[in-house]
Amino acid sequence: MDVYQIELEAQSQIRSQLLIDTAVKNLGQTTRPQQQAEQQQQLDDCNIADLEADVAQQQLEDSESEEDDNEDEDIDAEEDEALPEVSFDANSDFNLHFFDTPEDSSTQGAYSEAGSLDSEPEEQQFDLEQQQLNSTAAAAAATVGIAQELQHCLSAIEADPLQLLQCDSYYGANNTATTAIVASATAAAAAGATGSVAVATAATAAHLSCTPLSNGGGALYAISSVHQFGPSGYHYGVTSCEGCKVSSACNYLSLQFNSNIYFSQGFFRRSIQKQIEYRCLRDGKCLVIRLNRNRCQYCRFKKCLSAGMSRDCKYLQHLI
Amino acid sequence: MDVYQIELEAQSQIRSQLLIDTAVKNLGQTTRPQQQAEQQQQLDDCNIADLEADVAQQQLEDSESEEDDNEDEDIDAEEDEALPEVSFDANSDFNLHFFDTPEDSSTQGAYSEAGSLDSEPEEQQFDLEQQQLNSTAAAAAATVGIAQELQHCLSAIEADPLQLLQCDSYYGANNTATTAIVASATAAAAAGATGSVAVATAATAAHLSCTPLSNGGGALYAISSVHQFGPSGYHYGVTSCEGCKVSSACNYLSLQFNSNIYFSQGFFRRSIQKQIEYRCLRDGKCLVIRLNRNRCQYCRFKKCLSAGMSRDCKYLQHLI
DNA sequence: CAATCAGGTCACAAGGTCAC
DNA sequence: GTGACCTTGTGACCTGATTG
Ligand SMILES: [Zn+2]
Ligand SMILES: [Zn+2]
Repeated sequence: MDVYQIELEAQSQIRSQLLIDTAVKNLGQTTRPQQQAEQQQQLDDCNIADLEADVAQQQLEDSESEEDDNEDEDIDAEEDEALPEVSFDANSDFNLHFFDTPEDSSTQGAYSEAGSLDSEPEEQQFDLEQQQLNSTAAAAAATVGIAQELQHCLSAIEADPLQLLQCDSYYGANNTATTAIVASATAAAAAGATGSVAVATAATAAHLSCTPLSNGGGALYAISSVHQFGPSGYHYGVTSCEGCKVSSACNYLSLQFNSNIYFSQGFFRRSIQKQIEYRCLRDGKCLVIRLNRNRCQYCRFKKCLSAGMSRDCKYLQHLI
Repeated sequence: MDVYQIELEAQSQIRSQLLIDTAVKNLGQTTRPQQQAEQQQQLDDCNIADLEADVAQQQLEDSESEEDDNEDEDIDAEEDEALPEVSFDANSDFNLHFFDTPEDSSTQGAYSEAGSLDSEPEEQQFDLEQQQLNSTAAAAAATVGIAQELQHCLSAIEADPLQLLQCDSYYGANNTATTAIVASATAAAAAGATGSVAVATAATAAHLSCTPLSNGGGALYAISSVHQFGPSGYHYGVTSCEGCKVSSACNYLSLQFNSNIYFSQGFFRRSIQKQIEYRCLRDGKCLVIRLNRNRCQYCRFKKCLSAGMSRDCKYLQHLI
């Protein structure tokens, strides 16, 4: 019980942090917010799209879709015919045919091969993005205020809270100033894990630089308060400082495969290298969080994909 | 039972921390507090809601969402309908329903399965989210202030608390204040198994280094007071020195499943894999020590849980 | 050259196996 | 059913290729 509650609390904090950050950004900058807004919108759009589709049929799916979603949706898609844009339906049987095995005709859509795997997810993303763009455009047309951004943020968060987690807010945390508040809460609860774990608040202008945790697992790293730049917004799908973004955020944060959240390079690398097909023993909707990331490989890999992990992401972060 | 108490304590502490943090923020900022307050409220609400809901039907479900306890509670939920605030009473029959068995319709809410556990909460969350969305939308229309953001955040959090889970608070825990209680509880329970086995209390500055017991069974290890560094807090579910934590505590302590105390991997693994329900032939208060560890499975498993053993502890403590 | 990241390596732990 | 042993997967660390 404790764990969950704690986690919940932590999550709530994180979310609040995100919101705060967004609000602050909006207040502070008009231009920057756009980026964030866009990103958020994308997130939101994705979420919204998912939600709508889900609402049409099953909202549960939506929730899944929010997180990591594509795969989950895929699964759902099978049963339902209403699934809109998402192409993932193939995996209805909850088998991830990341790579098409000849025999699996049903899953062909999903992943034909390791290589294809990369490409397909991207395609999906594109679709989502387009949708997002449309929705965002509409939203923009309607109103282009902070409110929207916030809403986007919220929806995004709601959609897939984990995705928003960033090194900073999530792992980050050595900042004395920022950490102070969060740290106390987190520290109280978490205390010892890393000791430095904390969530930076946007309010504190100090931004967190990223330094790897010596004993951290996988690609998990913590952020120490080195740089004093303010958070620059969303970069590569995560909220990070400009410095980190520019100066090899991927490196410092170990954002290999374009994700630093509960996804280790090892797992994703092995998955795509060996073209391993995972199977979910349950419904393919396992909640994948850091704590239980090793319980279901299928769902974990799905989450990785939904998070945008791709073997082709190298050097692409800059371009975003 | 120990587990529960400990957890409760931890939770209470965490909550207090949150409250404090909130208060601090409020003092410092007027806007920020709202979020936290909301978040906290959410958290509180969740707990309260859980309790109430449980009381109304089965408290177990709620409790489970909180943590591992879920299972225990689930069991209880079945028979009892009167569980008051403490959801733990359920164990009166001394059956540990750590995992929902399909046949238990009453506990369905909790965990349909180890895996399902994750997914189901999400569904609930989704419903909440929808509600939230509605509420949020209305709120947005009404006003587009920070308040809204906060509300959104809150709703989001409410929607899927589990998604946001973090593990810091749980394993973390170097806090002297917090550990004090927990440590004492654990120590009391664990006590003498190996003679050298002990739980460092925050009060005692001396920290315990970890050395394997030559004659220990399975993964049983004891902690000997070798290092004189202060206790760094809870690591892997037990109070250990920083050195042990850092230098592959899992290795040295054979802390498989997050416990080095009279718990073999085999027993705990089987218990969680097969979701075995144990029953105590006595009062559920059997003294479990190394020597007689096989006398009562129920009490042994309970002790394992109380010691913080978890299927997800590997490599995870650092990550928080 | 510096910065970055894909990929290899291997200690370590989760989980299976089977004599007892 | 237990737990010692073994296999398999994980991820922290390292190396080298690639980019600018
Ligand atoms: Zn799964
Ligand atoms: Zn007993």
